[in-house]
Amino acid sequence: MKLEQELKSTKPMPARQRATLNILFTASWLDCAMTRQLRPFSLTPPQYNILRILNGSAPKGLSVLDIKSRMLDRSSNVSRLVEKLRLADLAERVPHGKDRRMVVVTISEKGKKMLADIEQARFMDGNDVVAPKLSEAELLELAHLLDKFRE
Amino acid sequence: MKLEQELKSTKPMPARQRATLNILFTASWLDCAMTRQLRPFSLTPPQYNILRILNGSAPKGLSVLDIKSRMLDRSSNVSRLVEKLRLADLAERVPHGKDRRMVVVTISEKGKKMLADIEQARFMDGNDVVAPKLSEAELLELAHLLDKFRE
DNA sequence: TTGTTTTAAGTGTCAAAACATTTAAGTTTG
DNA sequence: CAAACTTAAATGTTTTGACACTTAAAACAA
Repeated sequence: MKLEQELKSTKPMPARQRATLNILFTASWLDCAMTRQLRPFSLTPPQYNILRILNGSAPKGLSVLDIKSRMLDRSSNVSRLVEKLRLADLAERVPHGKDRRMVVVTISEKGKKMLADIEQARFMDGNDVVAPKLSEAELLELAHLLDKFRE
Repeated sequence: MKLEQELKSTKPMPARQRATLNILFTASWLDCAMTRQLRPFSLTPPQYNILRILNGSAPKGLSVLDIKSRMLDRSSNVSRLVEKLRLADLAERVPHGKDRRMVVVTISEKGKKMLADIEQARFMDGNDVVAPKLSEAELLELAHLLDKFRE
C-alpha cells in the first residue's frame, strides 16, 4: 500500500517529506516484521544485530565499542545487551590480553546454531519474506538513494 | 558515507540485505537527527508526529485510535503521549458528543505556534537540513521504491 | 615519576516502547 | 430485553532506549 493510504493522509505531500516519512514508516514496518520473526527465538532486533556482527567477525571477536560502531542503532547500550546474550549462552566475554580495560566478545556455538535456525525460518519457501517484488537492480538503486539521502 | 563504511562491513552484502539494512540504518540516523532538532522544544519524535497529525486534521480533531492509525510507529501508546501533550498545553481533549467511549483530541494554539517555530528552525538557511543532495525526481523514486519494498 | 587527560566498559536513572489486561460504552443476537 | 460480543481508551508491568555519570586502565606530558 502507498504511504498516503497507510497514513490516511489527505493532502498531497512535498517530495522530500514523502521520502522522509516513507523511510521512517518502512523501517518501523520492518522492525515489526523482524520482531515477529525473532519472537520464537526470544531475541530482540538489537540482540539479533549483535549476534550477526559477532558471527561476521568470528572467531576473532570484538570489543564492546567495536560492536557499537557496527550497529544499526548507535544509541543502544551494548554492555547490557551483551550481558543478555551471555546469560542465554549465545555469546562469550573474555578479558583482553594486552589492554585490561577491554573485553573481547565472541559468539558461542549455541549462538551460531541459533543464527542458522533463524536463517532457515526466514527463507521458508525458498525466498525471503521481505521485498520479494523488487528486482536486483531496484534493490541496488534503493540502497544507493539511501546512501545519498544521508549526505 | 556508504553503508558498508558506516557499518565497517568487510564482506560484500547481497543486494536485498544491503537495501534492508540501509533502510534501518537511515531511519535510525533520521530519528537521531530529529531528536536533536526537537530537543530545544522538549518534544520527542512520536510527540511531534502526533502534533503534526493533529495540525493536519484541525480544527476537527481526531480520536485516539484515528491518531494511532496515522502514526509512523503503530506500536506507540497514544493515550499516554496525548496526556503528555495536554500537560504541556499543546493539545486538548474533549469527550465525544455521541459516543461516550471516545475522546476528541485537538491541537491548541500553543501547539500550532510550536509547530511553526520548529518549521522555522528546520529551514534555517532556506532549505531543509535533510537530504539536500537529492533531486525532486530522486526523492520521488526513493519513495516509490519504499512503497514497493513493503508489498 | 606524578599528575592530567583520554579511552573502555559498566552503571544509575528516567522516559518510552511492548504487550497484556482492564474498564466502560456501544452493538449484536437469541 | 438480557447476555454475549465488540470497540475505545486507559492502565499495569516488564523491558528497552537515552543519556549522564562512574570506575578503572592506559596514554601522555611536565
